Amino acid sequence: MTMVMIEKDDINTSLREKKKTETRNKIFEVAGRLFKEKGFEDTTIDEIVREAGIGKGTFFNYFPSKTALLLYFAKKKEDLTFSQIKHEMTRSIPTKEKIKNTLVFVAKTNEKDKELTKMFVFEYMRHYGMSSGQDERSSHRLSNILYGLIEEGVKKGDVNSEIELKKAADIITGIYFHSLMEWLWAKNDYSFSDDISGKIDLVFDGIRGEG
Amino acid sequence: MTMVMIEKDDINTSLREKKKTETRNKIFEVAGRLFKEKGFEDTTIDEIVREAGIGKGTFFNYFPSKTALLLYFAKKKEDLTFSQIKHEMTRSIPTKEKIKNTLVFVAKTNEKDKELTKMFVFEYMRHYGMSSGQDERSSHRLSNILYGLIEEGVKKGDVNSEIELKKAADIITGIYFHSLMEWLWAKNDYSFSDDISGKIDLVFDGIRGEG
DNA sequence: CATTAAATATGACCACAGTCATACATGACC
DNA sequence: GGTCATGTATGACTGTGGTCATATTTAATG
Repeated sequence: MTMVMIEKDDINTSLREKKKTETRNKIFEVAGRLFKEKGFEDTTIDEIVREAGIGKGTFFNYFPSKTALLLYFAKKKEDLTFSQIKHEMTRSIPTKEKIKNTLVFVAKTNEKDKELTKMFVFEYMRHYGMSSGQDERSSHRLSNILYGLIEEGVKKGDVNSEIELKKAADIITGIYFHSLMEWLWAKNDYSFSDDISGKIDLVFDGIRGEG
Repeated sequence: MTMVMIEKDDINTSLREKKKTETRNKIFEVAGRLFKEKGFEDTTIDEIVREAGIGKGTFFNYFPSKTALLLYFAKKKEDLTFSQIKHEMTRSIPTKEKIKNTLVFVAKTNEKDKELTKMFVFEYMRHYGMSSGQDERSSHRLSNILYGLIEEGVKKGDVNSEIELKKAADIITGIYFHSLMEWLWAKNDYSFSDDISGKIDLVFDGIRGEG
């Protein structure tokens, strides 16, 4: 996946709009390249604006902060991932498998570029809590999808109808993100998707013993 | 709970050691007060050293970064919490209740000072991933405690002996931290300890339906 | 084309975390 | 007490993210 995504190649726009789009794309292009080359922390805004041929103040006309720029990249990637998930949802398989497939798919997306994911997750965490609450958190997006799957599972009968749907979706979401972070910063390497897969089994069957 | 904790009131120390302890305590005293008064972000190091009557460089002889200072406060509080938990562990009650009690206790500790917890968790997250890996993550501490409880539960027979202990402990830890973050930054207020309690029930019984 | 208002661009500037060469204080040894 | 090695203190300095008053560009109006 490339981090650079050119957008809005509008035809019917004023000179102003055209220049704005051009500048915006130039920032994406340069920042995307530099982030990939040297990482987020080691890329300075001064560098970005120098290579993009714009003034420093201009950068902040387009993005409120350096972090916001990275989060924009992250959101684009996330949008792509979630849109791909939608397809999977229509297949007729047991709920557990559906949930597993969904999470394994997202996990594999992350596994494809561990460093990039680390960068995104790290900056996402930094940003977390500062946000004015208006931008949807990706944990909520995942939780909502899971909610839908579990709800469907209750109707089909392969999910216990006694449970609170929101709690269940929340639990799985929590397991997912915690596992992701453990995997990202683990000393030894292992398969994140396998790990998450095993955990879904566990949470479906429960921990309780027979005794 | 006060954020200031004076320590090492050694008797048999050299003048050097005495001065060091004095300076260290002065930093704790001033920083603790300022963090409480105006929050972590809005307290500058210049302010701390000015009020503490030391040079700026001196601060960095004692703490490698501003964040390290806050994490030190956090660790102290965490140590206290975990040491209190140890007592609970010896009581003879079902494993599920033991786990529930443990998490509810930690949750209640957090509930007592939401703003302080938010500050700690937020800076902890910022720091996460940067850490050279040598400082034990509090998620690992919790996970280890849960591991012990689950292991004991298997022996007693009230935990399914088929499960992987580490996975189970990990799952509960993940649920805990995700729930904590959701609670900390939720728009509406609710009981975090009740929330976590209900989730433990769910994860013990499993999500699966009868069908 | 001239005038004007609004959008956009800009870089000097600021605040703040963190560094480092230098100065100073302490205590060990004579 | 005098000398010296080593531990500690210091603040001028640096790097970087972000701001803001001002300049420039665009386009609407007559």
